[in-house]
Amino acid sequence: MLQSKLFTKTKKESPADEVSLNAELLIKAGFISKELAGIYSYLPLGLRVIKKIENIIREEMDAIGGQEMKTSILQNKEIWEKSGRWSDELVDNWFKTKLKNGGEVGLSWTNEEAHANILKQYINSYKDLPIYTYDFKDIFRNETRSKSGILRGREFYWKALYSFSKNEEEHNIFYEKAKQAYKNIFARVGIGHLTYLTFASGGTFAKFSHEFQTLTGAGEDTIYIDENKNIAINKEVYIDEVIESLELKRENLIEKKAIEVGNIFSLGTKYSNPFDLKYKNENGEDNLVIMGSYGIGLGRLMGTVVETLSDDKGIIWPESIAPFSVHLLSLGKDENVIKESSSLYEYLKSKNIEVLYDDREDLSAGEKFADSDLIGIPYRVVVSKRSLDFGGFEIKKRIEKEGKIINKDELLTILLKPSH
RNA sequence: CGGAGUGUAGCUCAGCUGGCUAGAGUAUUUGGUUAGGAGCCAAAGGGGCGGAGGUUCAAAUCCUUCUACUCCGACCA
Repeated sequence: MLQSKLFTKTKKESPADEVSLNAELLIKAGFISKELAGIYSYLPLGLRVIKKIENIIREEMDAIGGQEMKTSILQNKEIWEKSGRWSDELVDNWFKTKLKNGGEVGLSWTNEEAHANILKQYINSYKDLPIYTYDFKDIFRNETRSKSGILRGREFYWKALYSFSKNEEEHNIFYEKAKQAYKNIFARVGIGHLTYLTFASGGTFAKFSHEFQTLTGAGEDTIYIDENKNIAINKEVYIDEVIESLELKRENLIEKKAIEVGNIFSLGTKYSNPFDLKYKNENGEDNLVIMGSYGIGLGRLMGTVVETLSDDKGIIWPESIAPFSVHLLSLGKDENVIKESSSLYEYLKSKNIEVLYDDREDLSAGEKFADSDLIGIPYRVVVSKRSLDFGGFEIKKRIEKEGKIINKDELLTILLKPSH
């Protein structure tokens, strides 16, 4: 894409009403726009990142048998009354609104009811199970106080998968697969090294739930990590009994701040019971379906990447989720420079390399460099009189300090290599 | 929800013990210059001070109220 046509511009000043690093950088670089506290719009650059993340999650969910669908945002009150979660006394973060004919609807704040209610129409026999359904969806929570930029929003985009299994054994097998899929996701978006499988309270039906906690000072959770075993315990269950049951030792656990980027949860019959979600087994007997839930907030994940991987000049996107792979900068008005950079741009485009081409005229080199660092695209290629005089193109990774000038063949070898 | 603070130009802010035509930087437009880290020179356009009400000869400056945002805490995950 031509940067001269990109309607967003970088800002020099930090927004006054943001303190969190993720929101500050994402707004300055033109990825998101703030509407209200905890409510952000995604601009072209930001949406590209969200879509990359979405595709990674989709691949991992499909790989373990997930079936994608899209449940409605406006939710039927009666369904939530069945599960007992309509009442404002019990759930204080509902957004609710009225229908013209007097009925009342709520805006989805979670998805168990929607999935369970749909699946009730289709689950009859043991032959129908297991089923794994998921969707990407905008979720609404009427938080009394939003904070931390896109880490905790009133409106956010998430993926939720629900598993419907015949029994505990079948559930547990899938649960472990989901755990691995989640590890894959966080590794692929570039924060695997900072993300710990964390034991948290499990509710009625399981001893633990599992959170994926990414270490960052911007996090709201306190966890205790064992760096050798690569697992952690959430403060909420940090007691001797739990530590011992996980065969950990208190002296090996380090207290850290972290943000919960995903969680997986065994639900047992908590929702199949109120929805009377049953199947007939081989003997014709009714059994309740065993459920599990598996969630990831995409905006939060994007914000976490920014929080953990940026530097003082801007964002550093991992290649897997960067809005573009290559940031091509042409410096100066020299005809030959413009010709070389434009032809390189066209060539890379023809090879399906995602390039942001800074073709803007009248901008100083310094401005282009500063913009490039702020936006954080993994590879920066500079075409200038100087680079051409020295034999070609300068290439520099965003994570590197110094670039090097190489010829076109060498450049293409680097840029056209398969990214995985 | 409790406590504290802040809303003035697209953005970041100054002005606020009331008083000339409301300012700066930045961004934008125009002209020139420069060309490897947000460069330099000059000019122009742009707001009536979050909304409503009030006090006053006079309100961005004082009062009331509403609203939005930020921070701390509670809540949530």
